[in-house]
Amino acid sequence: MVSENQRDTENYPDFMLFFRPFFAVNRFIYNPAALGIMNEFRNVVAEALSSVIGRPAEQLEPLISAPPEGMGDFAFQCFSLAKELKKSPAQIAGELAPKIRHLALDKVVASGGYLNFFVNRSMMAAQVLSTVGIEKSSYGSLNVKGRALIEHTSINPNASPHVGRARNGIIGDSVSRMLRFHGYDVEVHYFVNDVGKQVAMLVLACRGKAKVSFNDLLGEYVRINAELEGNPELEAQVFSLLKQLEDGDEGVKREFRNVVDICVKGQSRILSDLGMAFDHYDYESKYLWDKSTQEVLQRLEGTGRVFADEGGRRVLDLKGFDLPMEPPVFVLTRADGTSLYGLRDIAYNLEKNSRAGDRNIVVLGEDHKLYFRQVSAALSVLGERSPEVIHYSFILLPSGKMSTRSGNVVLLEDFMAQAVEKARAELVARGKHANIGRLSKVIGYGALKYHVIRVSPEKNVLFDWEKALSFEGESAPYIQYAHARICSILRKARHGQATGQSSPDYSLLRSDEEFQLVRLLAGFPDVAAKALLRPHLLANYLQGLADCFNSFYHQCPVISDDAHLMSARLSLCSAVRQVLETGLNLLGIDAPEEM
RNA sequence: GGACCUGUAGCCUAGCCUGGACAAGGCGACAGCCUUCUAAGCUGUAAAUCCGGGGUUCGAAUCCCCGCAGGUCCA
Repeated sequence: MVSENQRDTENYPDFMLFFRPFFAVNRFIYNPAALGIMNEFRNVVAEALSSVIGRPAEQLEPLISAPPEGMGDFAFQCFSLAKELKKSPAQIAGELAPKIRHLALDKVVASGGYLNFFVNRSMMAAQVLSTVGIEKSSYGSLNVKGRALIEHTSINPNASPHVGRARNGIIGDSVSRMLRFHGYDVEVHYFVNDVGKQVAMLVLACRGKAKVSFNDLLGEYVRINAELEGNPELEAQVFSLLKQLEDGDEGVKREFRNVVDICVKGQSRILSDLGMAFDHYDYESKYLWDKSTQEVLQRLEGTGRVFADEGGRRVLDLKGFDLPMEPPVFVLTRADGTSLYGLRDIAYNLEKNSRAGDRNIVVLGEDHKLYFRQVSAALSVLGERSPEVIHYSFILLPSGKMSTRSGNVVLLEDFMAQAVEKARAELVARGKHANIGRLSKVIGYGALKYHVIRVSPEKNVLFDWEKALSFEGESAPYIQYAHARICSILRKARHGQATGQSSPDYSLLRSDEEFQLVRLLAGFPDVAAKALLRPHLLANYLQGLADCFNSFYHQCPVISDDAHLMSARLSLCSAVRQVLETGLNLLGIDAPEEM
């Protein structure tokens, strides 16, 4: 939806007034960035359709598509109208074509059941490029004014995170950035599961060790997991340790806090090196000792849906919630009345709800799908809102799924180090020496994040070192490279001559490559809006934009003696650069000016 | 036993929500392009029963049903 705040139109050049009727049709507030230029054509078509069908244009939302190469710039399909109008699609297209007239359209051609539009390229270029020029880094923003809360990553504090876990953070961090870009005040939360069995095991494993460092934890964790196999005594020790913790034994609390701190510090150091920032670390233990779980339990009891099962545990009846489990329930407490994870999580969700404004988002692995639906159902029993959830599937190794417990992992740290190392080697091979430390991180981390984020989250990823470290083709370095090339052109151009004359003559941008770029730039606001909770769409778009720029780069020299052409192409380059930078940043990837 | 997700050239992926004109990229393979703005690049060629089978539709990779395979969870 379009936000209420109206853009200041004074900065927009006069010719853009031509476009205003487009918007008037749809009663939208003039806001090209939010609407996407495609909407203009939608509205023109709607007007024409209206006269043929006899329904008001406002009710019509024709779908505009892209025709095959050379057939036109935009297209409208008349097939679905055939039944309603009792005419053949070709006939309808023939009737519609002459009715569609607009300054921004050079030509409308009926072709079979299709209507193909040839837009006035210079007018479209003018609008798109000047809009990007004016809006700069906010081009594409929905400009909502709102508050949002997102919880992501929330890795168990047991060891150095593996690449699979990182998928959560990479997606979550990108979504945080998108939220901020679109105008939300964002709070980023990280839930620390610091009172589970796994932490108890780790505490036990570290007992008696003189000094435990973050890097020792994985080894200790794997060791104790192995020892625990078929060792009921050790397992009993783990549970008694947990019991002591829950009873509030100060010494045990300190032990837990100690190990958890080492872990959280280590994890957040890695994540922050990757550029991920969190505003709040929320500890589960807080809900172990405070009264909130008791309050939640009371509220739930008040609904009459809580009963004691045969073991004496308090259980929430979720009948009627269409949960794929039989019977649909949610276990809240142990027999002794102490809270279980689920109850504490409900309490946590209530707290998040109280802080979240317009959006409340959580990123969870696919293993939490059913669990999340249980929590949602419980929240709905309480009349509370559930978060919007993004689920992602696991990253697999050729040897099976990653598991910290068994040590079958690729550590995020190792992936980071390898990526940086490779980037450094590439830079050295290219004779780059300035800023090489910073640049190899920008490129290496970019490649890492892009590799993970470009795949739709519901898909498993098979981790493969060679593919993960590819800096060619569909990769962040490819996109960064296009950006760096543009920067290089802009630098050279600035050097060569004074800028800042009258606005460029956009009619000089006539080639297909140039128009494709304009068209892609025009589509960015749509993509940015759709990608808010689906960042892989943006990753994909950027690849396409970089692709298109590279074709342009080889086809159309920018710096030349023709000052007018150069000026037009520079403004195109500058807009592409802006969108590449904005887009990469939204994925948590830096856009270097040279590489 | 039940539920959800995934299955697209040798390999990896986009498209599926909102059905439409020859299924789009990348890797790998092959053939070209650096005396012009960065070759992490560009151009071209070969390569696809869109997992299988039914159905809906003028039209299905896309929607529905039944299977198969992988992932996940529940019992």
